[in-house]
Amino acid sequence: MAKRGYHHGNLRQALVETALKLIEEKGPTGFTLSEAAKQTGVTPAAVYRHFRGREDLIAEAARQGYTIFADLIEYAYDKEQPSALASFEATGRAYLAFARKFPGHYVAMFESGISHNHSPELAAAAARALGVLERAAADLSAHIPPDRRPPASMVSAHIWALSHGVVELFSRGSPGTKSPFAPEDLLESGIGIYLRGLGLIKPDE
Amino acid sequence: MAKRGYHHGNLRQALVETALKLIEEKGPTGFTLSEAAKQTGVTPAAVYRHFRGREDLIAEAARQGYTIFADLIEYAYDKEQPSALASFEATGRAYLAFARKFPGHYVAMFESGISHNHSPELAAAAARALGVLERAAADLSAHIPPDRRPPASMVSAHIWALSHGVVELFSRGSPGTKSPFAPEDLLESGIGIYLRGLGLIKPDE
DNA sequence: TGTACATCAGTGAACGCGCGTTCACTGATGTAC
DNA sequence: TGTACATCAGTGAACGCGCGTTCACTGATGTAC
Repeated sequence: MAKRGYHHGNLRQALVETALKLIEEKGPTGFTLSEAAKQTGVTPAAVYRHFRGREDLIAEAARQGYTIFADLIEYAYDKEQPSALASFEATGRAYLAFARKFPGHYVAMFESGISHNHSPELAAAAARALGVLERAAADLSAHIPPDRRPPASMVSAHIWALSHGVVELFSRGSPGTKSPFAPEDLLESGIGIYLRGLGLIKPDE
Repeated sequence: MAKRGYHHGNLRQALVETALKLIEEKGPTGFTLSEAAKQTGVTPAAVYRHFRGREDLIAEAARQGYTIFADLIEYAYDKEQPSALASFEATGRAYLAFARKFPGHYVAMFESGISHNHSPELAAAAARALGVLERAAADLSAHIPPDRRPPASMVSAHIWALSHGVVELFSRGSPGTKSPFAPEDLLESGIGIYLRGLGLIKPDE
């Protein structure tokens, strides 16, 4: 119990965490400033000591999400170095692991409608995360003969889109979409086929 | 001007169309029953003559979306028969074309949080659309040697996820995500690489 | 063709609600002497 | 160590707003005779 400082101790972070919990439970729409304040045990007005308003609170949640996300995929990437292929695959797995483990952050980042340009801090955190993805793709592309090598940013866009699609359609219980496959298997097999298509995995497994 | 019938003529459909316009402009959150009614030139209470409430109106918009969607991809699929490969690729292109041409429907279907089980009609329309995707994938799978053939439903899930991811991340102006590639090119190149990975396109283009 | 009646799409007023935000304030905490 | 003061995190009441939904109604349309 870090109840030092002024009255609450660390209301700012407590609010972010309540917001994440609410976003996770009810989606970005279901989240309200008032309820976040109430569940943190504080008056709605207290929020304004720490955030400019509702949007600002969501943006901070998203920023923290991008930071965790970047750390995770960077770690996954580094751990498998110097193999470009293993690093790339680990990055994909880390993407899904993040979405599963930090659903509130994920929604705040991608479904809350918040713009990356809400604040310089958010933009920077997002840019760092995307930078890791692009680096992994660039490493990988270097192993493809230049004449049949797609741009690295295209490869990273493909994988990002595939990952995001798997999360949105099959990972969250979203609309009513069921698949007989676990999201992890779906993503892994999809990336496998894709890498084979790039000529980075031999045709015979 | 089909102003026959009672007072308005066809208020039910007019409300659906206003709702779609609002959803397209402001997202599923920005849409309100009251504003849809007002913009249709009618009292909010009038909506309840035709829909059980707000959710029911969105569900009808989604249902119409799935119907259009199914028609479009079915047509694209049929047109390229009997080539399984061409049919499959046309289906992917039709997916993106639908998302671009009917953004309101797309959002109502995939981002409104509406469940496919809201009504039997919605469930049926959605099932038909997904059926076309699965059929295209099954046709295609038949051309792969059985011992290295992934399940058709997995192939269709991959393509659906990739398509959805491209739409969400790169097609709508969403968070701040920019890509140097047009969504169409991104999807087409992604599917191309994927099909090559399945051994359905020769390695040398 | 004309009249009396039934139907029912849309009205208008009202409701209770929770929202985001503001404001002057209070009182616990930290600090200077 | 003790006291006087400054700071500022959080309070509590209030605001205006638009929401979704309800209700008894009205009056245009369709229909039976």
